[in-house]
Amino acid sequence: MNLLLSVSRKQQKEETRQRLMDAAATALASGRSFDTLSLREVAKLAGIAPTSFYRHFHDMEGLGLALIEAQGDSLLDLVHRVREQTSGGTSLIRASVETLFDHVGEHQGISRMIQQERLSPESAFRDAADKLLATLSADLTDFLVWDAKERGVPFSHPELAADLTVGILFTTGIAMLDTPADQRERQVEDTITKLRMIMRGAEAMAHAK
Amino acid sequence: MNLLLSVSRKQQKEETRQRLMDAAATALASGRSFDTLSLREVAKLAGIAPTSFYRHFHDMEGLGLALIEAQGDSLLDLVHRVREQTSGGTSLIRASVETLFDHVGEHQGISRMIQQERLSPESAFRDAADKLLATLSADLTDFLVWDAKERGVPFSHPELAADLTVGILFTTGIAMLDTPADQRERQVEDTITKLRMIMRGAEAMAHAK
DNA sequence: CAGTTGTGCGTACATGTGTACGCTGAAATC
DNA sequence: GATTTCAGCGTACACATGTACGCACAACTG
Repeated sequence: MNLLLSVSRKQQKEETRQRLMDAAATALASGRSFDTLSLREVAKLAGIAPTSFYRHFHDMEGLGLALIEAQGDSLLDLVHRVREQTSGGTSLIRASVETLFDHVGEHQGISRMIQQERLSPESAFRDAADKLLATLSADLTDFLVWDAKERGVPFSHPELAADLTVGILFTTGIAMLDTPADQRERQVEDTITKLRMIMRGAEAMAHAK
Repeated sequence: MNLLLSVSRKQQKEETRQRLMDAAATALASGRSFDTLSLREVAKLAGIAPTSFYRHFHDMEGLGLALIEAQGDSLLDLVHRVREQTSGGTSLIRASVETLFDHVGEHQGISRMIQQERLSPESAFRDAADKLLATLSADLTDFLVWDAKERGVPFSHPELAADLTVGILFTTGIAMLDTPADQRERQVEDTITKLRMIMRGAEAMAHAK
């Protein structure tokens, strides 16, 4: 088996698979909800015959799960990069808000889908979306604990504060996509204030038990 | 025009209209998202012919808007009733959480729909849902301001605190619908802690500007 | 009581859906 | 070079969908 040459076919397949995912993402970005996307429609957008879809995914559900998973990877990366390139205390909040809002803007469709599916009843999508956000939240919890210790400040219920933060960031990030530009700055500032409020609260609760 | 006798026909029509709305609500409650509901399906559930649907709504969108509006009315009522029958300070948080969670539980379908539509791009649904939550939030803002003055406690950014509160209540209320019973109590307590955290933060921010 | 109004129905049609089946042709393997 | 593998296609079918059209027949009106 020649690995170098065998690439070509697998590569081609990978490309079509990616085209399917891109097609779905595009449709989602234009405001459609995932479960109104039809297999035929996505296939047409990707430039393949409807029946060829099955060579890549067993289902539309399969496609959806692939989308969520891909988004998860890209998100964890992003979050870590923000942490590294930002130093001390409060400016981190601002940096996180702005970076995450950008990211949501560039992946409107999938971001929206993930948030919407999180509200759906028990389903594979719901589970995948929950898991994604839980990962981010756990990651942020660790950071909050570390940061509080670093600054010598007591901090109560870091998991809950992290949970709130992640939820707010995504929800408002998505809501902001259709906000007229002249109101955005205000909305960003409000979001930052909200996050500060939470952090302050967590510290206050630690002081006076 | 005889008002007394003319009731019968209007009444009948009102009943069918209500049956349509109930049918949609039932379908939504079983986990379907609104835009996967078909006109035919809803009509069948309501026990009328597909074409008769048009006698009551111009569209599925019309039905959806009616659902959201109806929910808005019932919600404002509920919130006010909670306030009246609850006295002083902290217990109000607990009462609000529990009552609203109950309400969401009894109106799963529409509650879910409203939250999901709030994330959709500009549309009639989105607008209606936003407006509903904004009303609740404004109402809660007034109360927070009044309550803070009452207790002689300074309170920073009450609108933002109200916004956070409303968002959290609905989001977790819906997420909790599919939570196994043995984890619910925990989740309720967590939600209460989150809300306390926010209130504490708002107070802390007012103290040290 | 004659006339109007309007809810509800059945039929019909064009269009979109998921997917089973079998073929093709080029890439991969031996 | 002969053989196998497999991504992609076209055809076909049994549905579901929105909605136009016109009729029925009870409730309402004057």
